[in-house]
This record gives sequence, C-alpha cells and structure tokens, in this order.
Amino acid sequence: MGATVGRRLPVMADVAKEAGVSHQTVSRVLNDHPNVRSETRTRVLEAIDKLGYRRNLVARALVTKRSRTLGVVSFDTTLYGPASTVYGIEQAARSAGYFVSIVSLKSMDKGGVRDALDYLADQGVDGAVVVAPQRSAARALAELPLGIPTVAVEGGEAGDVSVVCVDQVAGGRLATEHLLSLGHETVWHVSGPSDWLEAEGRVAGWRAALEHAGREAPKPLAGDWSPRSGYEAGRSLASMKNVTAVFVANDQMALGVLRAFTEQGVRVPDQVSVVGFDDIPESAYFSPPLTTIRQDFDAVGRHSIEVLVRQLEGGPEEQERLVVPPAFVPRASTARVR
Amino acid sequence: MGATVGRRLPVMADVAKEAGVSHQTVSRVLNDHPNVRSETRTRVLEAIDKLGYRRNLVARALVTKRSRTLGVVSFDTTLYGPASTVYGIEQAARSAGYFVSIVSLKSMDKGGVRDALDYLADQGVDGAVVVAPQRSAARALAELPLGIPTVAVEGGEAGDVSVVCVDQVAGGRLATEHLLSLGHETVWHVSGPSDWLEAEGRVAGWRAALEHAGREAPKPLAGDWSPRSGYEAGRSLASMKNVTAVFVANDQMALGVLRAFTEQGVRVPDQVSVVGFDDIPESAYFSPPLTTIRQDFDAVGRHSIEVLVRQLEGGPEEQERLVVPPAFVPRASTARVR
DNA sequence: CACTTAATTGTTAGCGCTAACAAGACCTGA
DNA sequence: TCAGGTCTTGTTAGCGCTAACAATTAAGTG
Repeated sequence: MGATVGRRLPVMADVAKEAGVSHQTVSRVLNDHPNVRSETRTRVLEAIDKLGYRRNLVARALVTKRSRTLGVVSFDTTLYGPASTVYGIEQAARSAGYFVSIVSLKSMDKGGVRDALDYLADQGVDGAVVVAPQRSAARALAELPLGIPTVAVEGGEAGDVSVVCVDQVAGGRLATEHLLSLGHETVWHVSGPSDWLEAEGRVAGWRAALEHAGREAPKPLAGDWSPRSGYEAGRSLASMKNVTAVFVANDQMALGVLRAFTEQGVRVPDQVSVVGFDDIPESAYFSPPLTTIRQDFDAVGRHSIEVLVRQLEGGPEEQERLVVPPAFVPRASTARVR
Repeated sequence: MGATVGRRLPVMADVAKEAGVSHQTVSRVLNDHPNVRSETRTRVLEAIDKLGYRRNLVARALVTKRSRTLGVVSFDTTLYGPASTVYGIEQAARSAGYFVSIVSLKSMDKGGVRDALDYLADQGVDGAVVVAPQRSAARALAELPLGIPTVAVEGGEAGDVSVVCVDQVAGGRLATEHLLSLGHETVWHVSGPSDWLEAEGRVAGWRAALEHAGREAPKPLAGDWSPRSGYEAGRSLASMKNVTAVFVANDQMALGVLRAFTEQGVRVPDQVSVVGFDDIPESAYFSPPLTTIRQDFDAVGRHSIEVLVRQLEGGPEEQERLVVPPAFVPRASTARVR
C-alpha cells in the first residue's frame, strides 16, 4: 500500500520493472493465469503493493471488449417498486463482479427506451436490464434491434429477450380469494393505469378469482398508482351502498382509499375490507394496518442479473422466463363480513 | 442509419475510408474541431450515417483519461430520500453529458465508503458524489485520501470536500415555531438515530426554537426512521397527559406516531398536533393528512452535480458549501391549542 | 544421457481513439 | 511576383492493457 512514486499513477510497466519481470507476467498474475511460478507471483504482488498499483480497467476493456459494466434502464426510481428492484439488481451485479450504470426515465416510450439503450451501448456496457413495467416499454423492447444481451423485468411476452417478473395474476387472485373467503359477496377493484402490465395482470387475477367463484365482477375504477387517485376512487366507493370489499392495485392508492373512507365515516374493516398490493414499508402502519400482497422486488432484481450474467458468460443463449411468486400478507384492513 | 457492413462494428478507419479522408479528420468532425471544411464535414457525417458508426467511448476514455462517468455512492436507495436524491443526481448528470455509476451501500462505515470509492476510481470515474447522511460516513469521507474530485451530500463539515445539503436546523425550527405559534406550551420531539447528521440538525433546530421562545425542551424520544419506531414513540407519548404537540423527525415515523395515537384514542389534531419531515408522497393522505417540512431532494441532487462538474471542468478548485432551504407544508395534522 | 514435452517467461502487435506535429493548399499584402 | 501567415488535412505515436506467438528453462522418458 505504498505511496505513489511520482505524481503519475503507476502502470503495469512500473510494476514489472520493480519486480524485475515483464509487464506480461504482471498481467498474468493479475488475471490468475495458471503458469506463473509462485515465487514470481509473490514478487509481483509485493511490487504491486509497494507501488500502490491499480489496474486501468479502461485499457483492459478496450482490448478485451468487455467492460464488466451492466446497464440498467428503469422507470422513475423514486417509486418504491422500481427503487427496490434496481437496488436488488445493483447488489447482485456487484457481487457478480459487475459495475452498474443506471438510466432512470420519466417516460418509457419507445424513443426513450431506444435512446437509453443506445446511450448505454455507447458507454460499452456488456448487457442491460430494462425494467419495463409499461406495455409501451415492453413493446419497444420487443421491436428494438438489440445490440447487447438484454433482460426485461416485468416485460410481458417481450419478443426474444428473457423476462423476469412477479406473477401479478396470482397476486390478484390471492387478494380476491382472500376477500371472498371472508364471506364477501363480490370484490371491487381499483386498478392501476391500463398501460401497465402489472395493472393488467392484477385485473386479470381479480377477474379470474371472481369468475371461478361464480360472482359478478363490478366495473373496476381506474387509478394511476398515486394516493390521490386512490382517494378519488375511495370517495366513489364510499358513496355506493353495496361495497363491502375492495382490492386496490397498490398500497399507495390503498392509502388514498382508506383516507377517503375515513373522511366519509366508512369504517375499515367493519364496513368495508381493503387489500392492497406491494407491501411498502409504510403499509403496516396505515389506519388500519393494510392487508396486502408482497412483491419480492429484491428477488426479481437478483434473478434478472443471474439470467443476464448467464447469457453473458456463455450460456446456451436461449430465452428464459422467470416468474417470482407473490406472497399474501394478512393485516387488519380485512375482516369477515357480518 | 445504414446497416453494418460485415459483422464487425465499424470503426473510425472504416468511416474515413468511406468518406475518403483520414481517420483523424473523422475524429475532428466528431469533436467539433473548428478547422474542418464544411463540405468535408458533410461527407464524413454522411459516411457515419451510412455505416451506422458509433464512436467507441472506451478507446476515447483511454486516451483522454476522462470517462465522462460520475460515481455515486449512496446509503440504501430504497428509502425515499436517498432515492430522490440519486434520481436528481442522475438526471442532472445525464443532461450535463455524464454517465452515472451507482453503488448503494447497506452500511456507510469507513471501510464501505472507501471500498466504494476505490471501486469507482478503478472503473475510471471522473468524480464522485457521496450521499453521506451519517456522521460515520461524513467522517470517513473527511479522512479518506480522495483520488478523485468528490462532493458530499448531507455531509456535515466534511474535510476538504464540497458539501450540498438541506438546512436541517432551519427545518426543525420551522416545524417547532409553527407548533408554538398555534399556542402549544411546548413541543415534544421524536428524533432520528443519533448517528445521522440530519437527525442532529433537526434536534438542534427544535431546541433552538424552544429556547428562543423561552420554553423548556422535553427529553426527545429516539427513533430509527422506521414507522415501527415512530409507533413505539407514539405509544409512549400517548400515555403522557401533557403532550399537545409533537415534531417527528421524518414522515415515516410520524405515520407510526399517528397509528399509535389512533389506537390509543388520541385524536389528531384535536388533542395533539403532529408535524413530520420530508414530505413523502404518501403523507398528504395520512389520517389526518400530515403537516410536514419538505426537503427538495431533487434540487440537492442537481446542485451536487453542478458543484462537481464545476470542479471537474476547471473551476477554481475551491471548496463549496451549498445549502438548500426546506419548505413548510401545512396540512391537517396540526391545530390551534384549545 | 539425448530427446521429447511441459512449464514459465519475454517479445511483439494492436484494441480504437486523440494529441502533436508536419505538410500542403490557400490566402494576404508589398 | 513571393515571403509570411492561416486554413485544412494527413502522418505518426502512444494511452495501458491483453492475445498470440517465440524463446527459454525445467521436467520426464526410454
């Protein structure tokens, strides 16, 4: 860990001279080449330590044509879901020995996704993960000529890229079945924006569960994931007389629904049961604590990196599809109908 | 946007041949060198377009010794504050023409920060932003021999690195003064973990406002930012008779406090007023909607990049300190004392 | 012990780009 | 007309590293 000799950072040749070997031998030591005498290896290692040498990864990337950097394109990482997913991706990538370069987009239209991917490709990333929760993004990905191996997260049936996602349909079914099992005649639904695949999956699961139980599906109320839109849906629901159970497509909107119910004097879960989706850290402390469906974002992130790395490091190059199951989290916002 | 000729990606020499010039002229066009005949420039541009050429930024970085990539080290980007800050950083960096490489840490101890910075330096980043909200991280940063220009976000009086932060003391004062102005005799405080600079600043602001008004400061209750810890503090507070106003150091804990009060039959704001901190998207829909102090994370992120880029691009190299003011957001969780 | 084979090291070339210098084309004004 | 300058372009070198091959030395084998 010695100090640098001059003001110039030491390069491989400096280490070579110090150790009395050729720079190629230094390279061999650094790359764990088998055929290096252990005594020589020690000498080189000591020289590296003495000079405080650090390999120049840019030069290395130029010649190997691998940067050991992965790109991540995500929709608004301020939201809990994307943030958690990206976090999982980053952790997994780092422990697999890759750097992560992130592009967070305000809108996932085709142009945006293409530009982001071009941008990353320019930088020389070896592969990319695209968190593509909207149908538009998934389609863009399917249509784009991809220059680099790419994995889609929540990307629907995206062309010839591998996909890792949470089973949204199962989640919607889980929520709905829970409410039906409590004796509710039917279950209302506050959905996410129709362009989102996750929203669509949850609607499908809800509908399937109702149909399976032979119940009529009421017309879903459309939200946009925000607490505000949940609040508005909640006001509508509060004004109807026959609503006893609501499945809300995410926890933030569920918070808005709860707020509207509270304002209108509708007691949860006494009069109406509410189930959310996501299990954000706050939902256990809502009034009342929210029964919800947990998505394991961390697992999604980790898996996406596993799939990508498998493709990069000489896998069979075939398209994979990995589905992560959601989990039911019972809390106090649901109760048996009276 | 023509197709690639062979399977090999075109390089500068291919463009040069296509345009009938030397590769250096192509380089000049790409770098907006002044002395290129406009006719030649056009010819080169056409060749680039025809071949679908994209400059290899890795090779460029090797020779210029600038990668146009900035590193970001942050504490758990799953949290709203860090996530928003990193988002602001990323947007600002991109529009300034820089890539962003992110390392998100679970613990910001000295070793972690050093490793992260080394890691980024290895990758060849031109500079780094460290979101260092804990005292330990700030100290680590101050003591570390920094190889690259670095800016600290929320980093206290960090050695010789520039700092961008929100004025936490002013925020604490704002919250407390608001409560006092409503006629409350004193204001209780649920603080963040003592290792956090933000927590400390808020305590200081709270204390200063109370002292200025000649009031006794009660012993603060320590939390850890989580709703759970707020809930526990809330239960303690609910059991005391003389509590009429509480300033909670973040919105998540305030949610827990509200939950505890609701459970104990303490009505907010009729019996107790509550003020939070951060203004997370959910807080407008708490029960009741939370009066809070907003931090402009986006501005913090943007400013940190401005400062860093100024240092990188030949600024006067002097240490800067930029303070972003917080904003008071009145909602329904506070009321005049009766 | 000479002769093959393997282990270890060195030498050379080149990844794709920009910087530095060199050289030719083109303009001034006297 | 030509010396002096400015524009425009080309040539050469090299960033720091790894790959490919060459050269040297050590180790087996009959």
